Amino acid sequence: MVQFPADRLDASFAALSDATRRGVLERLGRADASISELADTFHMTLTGMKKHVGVLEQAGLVTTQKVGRVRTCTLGRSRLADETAWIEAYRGLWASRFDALDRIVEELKQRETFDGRRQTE
Amino acid sequence: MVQFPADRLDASFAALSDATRRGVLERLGRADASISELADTFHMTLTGMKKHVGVLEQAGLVTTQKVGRVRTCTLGRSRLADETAWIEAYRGLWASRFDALDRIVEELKQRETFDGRRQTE
DNA sequence: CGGAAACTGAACCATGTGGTTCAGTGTTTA
DNA sequence: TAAACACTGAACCACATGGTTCAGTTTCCG
Repeated sequence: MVQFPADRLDASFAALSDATRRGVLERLGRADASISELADTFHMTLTGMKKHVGVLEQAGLVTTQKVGRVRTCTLGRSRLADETAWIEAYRGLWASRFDALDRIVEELKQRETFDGRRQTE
Repeated sequence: MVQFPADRLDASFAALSDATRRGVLERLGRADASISELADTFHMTLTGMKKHVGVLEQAGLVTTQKVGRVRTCTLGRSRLADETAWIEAYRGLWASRFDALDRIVEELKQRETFDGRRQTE
């Protein structure tokens, strides 16, 4: 199995595990925004929002830049490639295991109908 | 944009944000295991591992069943479809934003070479 | 029956999280 | 220049997390 950088996965999955932060990403997908704009949108103090942005920034999901007195947030360079890859790898495992299970169930069902001629269920 | 169930996303991303838990999923992808087996594999107390399994179970990523004195853990029914879908949706956003940026950069570069005939960089 | 194995639950601990307020600092703008 | 604005940092709060130990309970095996 491919090796994934645990710390990065930790950080980005943790970042994604909060609805507000997912909302911020969604918002930044539409356009860049300042901290106060985001704070306003998500009904939160400036300080609170700054923390969220900090988490997203540390996970590489957003980058920020301060010009004058306003700090502008942009979607980061990360394209979540590793995260998708991880999930996909395990979706593969899932699938194969469940397919095997499905096949067994199917076989049992067949046998049952054949042996007992049941119509129930 | 499609609506995703926030609580489920919260739970599963949080579950995935821990390396031990990702390891457990990987392990269960190979074969079912008891709590003590997992605890042993990941060098942790039974009680500690039980907590991790509890988190994974609550996120729908594993299911467990107790027979006699041993509780066996299996990959859950979840195929992480929503989670992948969420990430993919935003990978789409990411891509389009960066593509736009790339196009601008490309255009600037062209213009620069054309105007100044630079070979540097 | 009696001990060991496998789990369970409560309690505890250090640390992190999501939020706040309050008191700044630096930047605009009237 | 003074007020307003945008952010920053420290401190605090309640609660969650990742781990432990300890004291059970249930189940298996000899």
